[in-house]
Amino acid sequence: MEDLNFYESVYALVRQIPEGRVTSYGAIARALGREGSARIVGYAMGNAGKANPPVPAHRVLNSKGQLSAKAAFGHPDLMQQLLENEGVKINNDRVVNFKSVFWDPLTEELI
DNA sequence: TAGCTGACCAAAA
DNA sequence: CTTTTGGCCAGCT
Repeated sequence: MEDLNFYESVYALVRQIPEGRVTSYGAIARALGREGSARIVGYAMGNAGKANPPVPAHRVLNSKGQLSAKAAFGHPDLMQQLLENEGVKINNDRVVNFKSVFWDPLTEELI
């Protein structure tokens, strides 16, 4: 499937994130074999709003489990609401028990 | 082609 | 805790 661009690969991987789970840009980059391209993942997320089908970008956080991109969803609290709606608790713009809800595509993408 | 951009990451102060 | 610094790389103009 070399037809897929890096962006498309990112979208495909993000769409595999199950509900109630989150992952990080770096984890996605590593899963795609581009550990150094964590920034590109975030950049791709910028286009995620125009991607089809839409990608659950609210499940993608930075390595600290912080909602760094909450403002990019059109409303500062939308990202947090979406996560809490899936059972992910947010406190002070940070995911509670980040380790527990963290979804590592390298080990769980085979679902 | 070259340069700029960025929803990042990690370490240091 | 916050702020700074350097590195990283695909896509866009």
